[in-house]
Amino acid sequence: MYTLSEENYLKSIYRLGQQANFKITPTAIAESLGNNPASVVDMIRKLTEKQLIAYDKKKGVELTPQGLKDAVLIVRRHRLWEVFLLEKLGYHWDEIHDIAEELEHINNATLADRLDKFLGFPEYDPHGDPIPKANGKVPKPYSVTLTDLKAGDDCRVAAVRDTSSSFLQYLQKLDIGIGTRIQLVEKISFDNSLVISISGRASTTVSQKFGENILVD
Amino acid sequence: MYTLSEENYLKSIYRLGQQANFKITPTAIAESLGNNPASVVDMIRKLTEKQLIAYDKKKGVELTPQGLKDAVLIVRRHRLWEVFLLEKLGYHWDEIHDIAEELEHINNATLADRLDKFLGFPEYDPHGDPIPKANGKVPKPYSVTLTDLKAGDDCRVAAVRDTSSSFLQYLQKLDIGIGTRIQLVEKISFDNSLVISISGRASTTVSQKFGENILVD
DNA sequence: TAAAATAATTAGTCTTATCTAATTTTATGA
DNA sequence: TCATAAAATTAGATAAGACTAATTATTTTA
Repeated sequence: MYTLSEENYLKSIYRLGQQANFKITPTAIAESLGNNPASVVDMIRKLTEKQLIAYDKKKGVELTPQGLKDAVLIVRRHRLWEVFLLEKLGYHWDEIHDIAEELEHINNATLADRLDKFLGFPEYDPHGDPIPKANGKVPKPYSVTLTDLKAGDDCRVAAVRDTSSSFLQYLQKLDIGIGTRIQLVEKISFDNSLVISISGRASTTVSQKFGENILVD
Repeated sequence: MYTLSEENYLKSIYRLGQQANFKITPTAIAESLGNNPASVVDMIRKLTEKQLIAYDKKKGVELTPQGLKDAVLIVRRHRLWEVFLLEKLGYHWDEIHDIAEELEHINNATLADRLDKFLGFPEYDPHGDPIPKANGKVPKPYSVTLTDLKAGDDCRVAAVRDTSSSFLQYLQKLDIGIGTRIQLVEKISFDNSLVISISGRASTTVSQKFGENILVD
């Protein structure tokens, strides 16, 4: 249906569009894909011709209804495969993204739906991101972070914002995963550091930046 | 590691090499991949430079030890995914090949081995072809066909030779799958047709060509 | 064995997706 | 508002992998 490149652009544009009030410029797309703005301009032309996106210098790039539909399906496949890799094949959090990045492009009429069923129709992927449903509906993403809590509050880790290897490995070191219980012991007002207790164990201190990247229930 | 195209050539050369006493010519490769001999000549040059194949006008194309190793790994991935698609996702026999054709190219260091373990280290794929082991060893392929049996003999379907959609769909219609018990009731000497009883049911007659494509235990 | 058929190869073209370098447009800030 | 910086765009190049058409080798077969 689409080339690998086209799919990657669609997905990238979709992802950038998730950030509220963010103007999707050629440069932004180039950065997110790690390539040259000149290449992006070419692809913007191509995807515009195919009516998958609309580009307005003022408003930036936007997905058309068709482009959105297709992008959501790619994201659906990506996230379902992530669940599979983690739950069924025993991969770690920080290993699954790159593999899913390849698996997501396999487009068989019923593959995603069968995989979905096989996995028990999960609502969120291992990074806590919502998995779009077969009909294109996207479950509500988590929005409360550790930094939004008050001292004494208890929560459960639902997802992470940052999905870089370094962050995920840090989480692993702290023994934090999806579902881990965390209590906010204290907020240090000086630099907004957070003193937390992970799974009821002795307190640890983490940075504000860390807290902003942990989404909780 | 390799491009999609390179992998497809390696696999195709490996497959052609499975047929005993078969000279692997540019034309044969072109036919098996459905493309132009001129393109094949280009790729032969490229793969020869990379020392994955050796080409001699007299002997045709041969895989080098390295080329063989890589080809076997691709075949391993292909067949493991076929098992997954059939057993875990509930696809039919005749649907899995094309999807596995895409999945086989995903090359993560431990993916095939994890999948292998997840599937319980199967020895044969749903078409009955042996699944190469992680160390590159290939289990012995089945070799006895329905036509090799004598009237009265009982057997179990182990694999099929032909994997075309039309044949697989015919099998489906006859309710024959891997493991199905078949009894050879009679051999018609006139045209070598076979009268068989499938899973103990009333007899059916099938052609010699059909029988030659059913491998049995 | 010579002619005809088939196969292999070369030469040149095309498409996709990328790049660099140069230019034009837009935004920013003194 | 005008100079400078940043962003967007154009032009032209490149690489991979495919193609067609033309040519050269090799087989067949009469």
